[in-house]
Amino acid sequence: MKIIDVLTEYGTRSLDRTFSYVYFGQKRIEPRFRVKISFNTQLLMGFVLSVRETQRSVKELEEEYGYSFKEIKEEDIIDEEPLVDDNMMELAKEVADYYFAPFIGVMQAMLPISLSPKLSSLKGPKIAYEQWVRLKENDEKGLTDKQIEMLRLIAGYGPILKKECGSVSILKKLIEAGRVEVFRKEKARFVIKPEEREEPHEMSEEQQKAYDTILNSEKDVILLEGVTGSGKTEVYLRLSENILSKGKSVLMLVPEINLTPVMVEYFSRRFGQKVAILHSELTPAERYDEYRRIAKGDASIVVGARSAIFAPLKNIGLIILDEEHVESYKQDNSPYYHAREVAIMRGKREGCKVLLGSATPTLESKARADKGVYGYASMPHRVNQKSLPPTSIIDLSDRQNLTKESEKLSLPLITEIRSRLEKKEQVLLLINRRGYWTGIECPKCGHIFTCPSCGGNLTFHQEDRMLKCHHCGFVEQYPNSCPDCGNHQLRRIGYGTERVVKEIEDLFPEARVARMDSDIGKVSKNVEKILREFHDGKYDVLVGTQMIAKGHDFPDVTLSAVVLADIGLSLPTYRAAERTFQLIAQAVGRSGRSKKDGAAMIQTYNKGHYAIVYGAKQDYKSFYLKEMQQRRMTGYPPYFYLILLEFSSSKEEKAVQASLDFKREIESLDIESFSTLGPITPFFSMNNGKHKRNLLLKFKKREEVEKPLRELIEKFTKLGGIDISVNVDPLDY
DNA sequence: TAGACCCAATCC
DNA sequence: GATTGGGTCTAC
Repeated sequence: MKIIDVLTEYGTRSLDRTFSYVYFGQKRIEPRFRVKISFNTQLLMGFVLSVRETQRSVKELEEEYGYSFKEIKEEDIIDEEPLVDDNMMELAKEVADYYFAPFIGVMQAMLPISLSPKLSSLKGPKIAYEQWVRLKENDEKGLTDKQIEMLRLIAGYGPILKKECGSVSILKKLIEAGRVEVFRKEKARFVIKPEEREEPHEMSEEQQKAYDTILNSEKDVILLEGVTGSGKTEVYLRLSENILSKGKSVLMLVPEINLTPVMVEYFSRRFGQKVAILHSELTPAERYDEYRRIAKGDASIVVGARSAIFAPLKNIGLIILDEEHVESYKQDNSPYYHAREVAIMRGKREGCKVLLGSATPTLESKARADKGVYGYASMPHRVNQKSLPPTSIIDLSDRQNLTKESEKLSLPLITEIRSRLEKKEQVLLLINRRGYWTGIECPKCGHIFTCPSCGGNLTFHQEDRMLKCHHCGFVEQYPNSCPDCGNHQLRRIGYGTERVVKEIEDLFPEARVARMDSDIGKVSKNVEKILREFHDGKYDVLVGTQMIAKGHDFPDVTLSAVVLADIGLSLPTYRAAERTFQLIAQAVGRSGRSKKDGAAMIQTYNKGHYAIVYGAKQDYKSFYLKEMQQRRMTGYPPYFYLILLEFSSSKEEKAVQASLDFKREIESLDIESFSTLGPITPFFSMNNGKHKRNLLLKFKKREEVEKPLRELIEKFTKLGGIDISVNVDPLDY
């Protein structure tokens, strides 16, 4: 008899421990298998952590342990092979520890849904098989002409699909005659279109130098700082080549694949079928197939978004994170992992280097490179030797810059757009907000249209005349009048992409305008289509959110502008300045990439803000120094670590009380350089019936916080009626 | 006195 | 995370 210790599929703190079952069967059962378990009164998926052989009877065991054992039957065993290998198991453990997350939750985040340890995985796609026919004996003696025809077909083309053979009865005869046989083969649902193979480009001196520095570095993690257009991709490709030639594999992470199809294209052109792709746009079946292909060792390069850091790739020689500063690398629900940190953990386990690439590195990474914790390579020049375009800052608070023509677009910007359009060049306008008006209120009674489910502001979308909540997805019809007082004259505040498009259409009726934001991006084909059409010159102006600022190369764009740079600055997060700087830097980097000279413009009400001043100058170094100073003064990363605790309860008093008690208790421990901020009532203070309070922990020494924090979380969770969610290294606040 | 509602305990 | 069972409240 065996004792089976399992975790349940529930990723909650109180259940982050094993439960034991007994097993009498013969069928193989091992750690890391999924098994169906009866848990309390329900049927759940369990994940086996250990299997213990015992000579004793159930009765003896129950007496010793003081609880009864339920049985796992042979038919409850789901897997025939462990879901993950030892390495991945330990990585999951490390991630769970670092992020204070339940282990099973990490496991579920690592695996595609059909392999995830939860009951619903059984409804996910299975391995798809196809019937193939192959030659057994190439002997035409005694066969009819029809049969010979088929035999020759099979002999000539090697194994072919059964359904392509033709007549089923003839095939049957051939099988009976022992000439051919049928076999099953896993069907791949996802096929990367065979791109034209492309040979490596000559590297510039600068690229070569960066390449050598990275390969020869003794550090485990290396930061590659390269301005937009400096040719980081070619360096990635060359490094990958080098790693592959040593018989190792490469894990390449990109922010979001649908925004960076270019990177995928480059890799599949250079490396063909060795490339596997993992991203959110794949169907569950496709994702599963790619996952299996990687696990079987059929791919030696994986290109993928955040969760691809858990790809079952073996023998990794290099992990690359392109655009390491992009915030989508951080998962925004539990477990709140950051792919960069996981990459570093995994790199250490695999004994391989981790390369972080960016034009505007996060302060965290840059600071570590400065201190010599990370290696460092830089590419400060564009490949085409063109300098970055001249950039002007336009002060929106100066009324002289605004005319009756437009309230959103300044006179200098309009003039510049006009001149670009006359020259048949393209214009890129960035506004980091979707929708038409970003707020509606009643001037008579002061009613503000807010989201009933989360309290956020509702944005008006002209396209479908709906009010939408950008936080939780709530949608309602635009009412035309105030629900409180019936007033019809509603005041519209703020504006987004849709409104800017309208403005351009009014000012330049002859211009062809396209819009690109995540409303349009909901249909992923649209993204690719619009970007391609813009690239091919089917539009003159592209208005969009940050989505359009990443990674694309539009050779005919000679003017790029940030319509309102202040949006990011007003966000309540310590990263506001950094985000604004990045946005501006990206915008400027989009302009004048080919032969024609480009220009960039930044419209703002804060013309003196350092993020805007340095952003316009593309002066990363100065921005970095200034922002580091700010962070040190205000006590934020990279000088301090942050952990955000969210207390939620159906009872508001409980959430308040727990957060206050927690603050008092953890502060009473007198940990060195430790402070708490809060409890704060978050902006979205209620979500599906739960009241929330946040507590931010700031500290310098992780080692000293870890243990007491863990104990306190456990203690408070046991109290009941309260749920604590832990976000380590949050990007907001 | 049945039914509604709430809360804490339990899960092997 | 979901269910349960016991306690208290409530309406007739």
